[in-house]
Amino acid sequence: MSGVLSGVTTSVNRSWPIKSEARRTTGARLCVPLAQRPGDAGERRLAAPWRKSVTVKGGLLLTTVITLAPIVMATAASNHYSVLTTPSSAPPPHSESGSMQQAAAYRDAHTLLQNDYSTLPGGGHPLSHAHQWITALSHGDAGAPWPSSPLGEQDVKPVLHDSDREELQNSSSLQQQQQQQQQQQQRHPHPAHQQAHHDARAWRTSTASTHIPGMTTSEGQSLVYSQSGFGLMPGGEQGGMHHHPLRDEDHHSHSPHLSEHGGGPVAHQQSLSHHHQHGGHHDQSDEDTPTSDELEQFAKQFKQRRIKLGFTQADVGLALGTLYGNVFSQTTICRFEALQLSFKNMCKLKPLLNKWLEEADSTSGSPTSLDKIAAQGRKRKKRTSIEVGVKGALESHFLKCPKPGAAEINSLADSLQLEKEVVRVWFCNRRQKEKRMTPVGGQIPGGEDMYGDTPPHHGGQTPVQ
DNA sequence: AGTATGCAAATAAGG
DNA sequence: ACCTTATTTGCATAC
Repeated sequence: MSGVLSGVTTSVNRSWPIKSEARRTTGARLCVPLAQRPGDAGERRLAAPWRKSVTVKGGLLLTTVITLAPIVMATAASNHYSVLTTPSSAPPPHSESGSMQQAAAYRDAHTLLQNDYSTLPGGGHPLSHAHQWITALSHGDAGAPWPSSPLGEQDVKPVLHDSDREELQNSSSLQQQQQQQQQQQQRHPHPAHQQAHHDARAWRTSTASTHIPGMTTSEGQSLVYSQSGFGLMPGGEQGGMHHHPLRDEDHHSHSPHLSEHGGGPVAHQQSLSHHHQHGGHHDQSDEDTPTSDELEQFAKQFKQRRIKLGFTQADVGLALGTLYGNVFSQTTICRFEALQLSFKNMCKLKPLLNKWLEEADSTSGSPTSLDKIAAQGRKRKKRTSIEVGVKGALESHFLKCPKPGAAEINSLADSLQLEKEVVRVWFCNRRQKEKRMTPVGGQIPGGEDMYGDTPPHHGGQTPVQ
């Protein structure tokens, strides 16, 4: 066992809480219509699909055939083991220093962690490493699919509550700063590189209005940031949140409402958009979901600030982990900035990012932030990379039997040295994919319409490239 | 060296 | 306990 997990690379993730059973039902299942159509997991990614209209100009992109799938690579990840050892990786000092510097510091740490978010610098459990959850599976014990490892408990809890407050307080004052800064920013455009380009416009369309009507050009972009943008906090999300002492395990209280039961928001949301924003009042941002304009604004400003402060997207993602115990990838941050997440998802992340931003601004070495590096705890299991060969094996099994029973999954998992859960999920996803690729009634070119249990129909999911 | 993106793992929620 | 559908999120890699 210790050896190699042949086909996979999961990397370490020390303990993500996993609340398998957490399945509490919230009421309705929201479907976010526009955000994406059911079938395509993956590529909806136009900027803000949720924003009405929009010409999808994005079309051009993709199609790049990358599929050349290297046979070998599979996983670069495997090496992370070494990583954590790094002693020095200790939490960045952060005690002073200008933001920029901090940023750097952060990055450092980050680098180390890079492939392994969970690694804790400080006390790292030597072994905590990998296997943790890998091994876990063998277990079966506790009922929970993935036992909260020993450590689990400890880090699982994010912490931060107190600090949260502090931060909030500070932040308020900071806000002013921010604003000022922002204003400044307005003046110097900075190479806000991409800003413009990624079309976030997709949904913004109408919005143009949003920004300064008059100009709109490159960077000039209005930084009108309605205070809502940043300001939302006091009242809303974080402000009042209920911090229940950790008992709720995984919830970090943040963004609770929106996210979860969020069902509501999404739906209507889209309609919103038009709102003035510079008006000055927009209370709603605080409480309920922000309007799409606000999100747009926020994202834009967020990016600017981030850059100005010298942080990379990856830094931010990691930092969120330290603040909330929930790490996000560079990818996610990137998508947030580019407005490529669903509306609901945007709403969920906004408060977190907003908070990070405040912290970053305040920096001043307040321990609050970086400090919590130790608080890490991953909520989501690290993505397993299945090697090509293994994947092939799974594929062939799938062809024979798309819906294997538990026993079969077990043996398969066993032979492939994958976790059972991974195998199970793989099949689920594979089935989904199959459906997606199958046009409704028929079979598609290359597709097989294997299992007869085919779906009733489904509106028609477009294969979408 | 940071950012963008395709494909797909992992998760959430309702059976 | 596991399925399906919908959605979130990230690895791997291209840019």
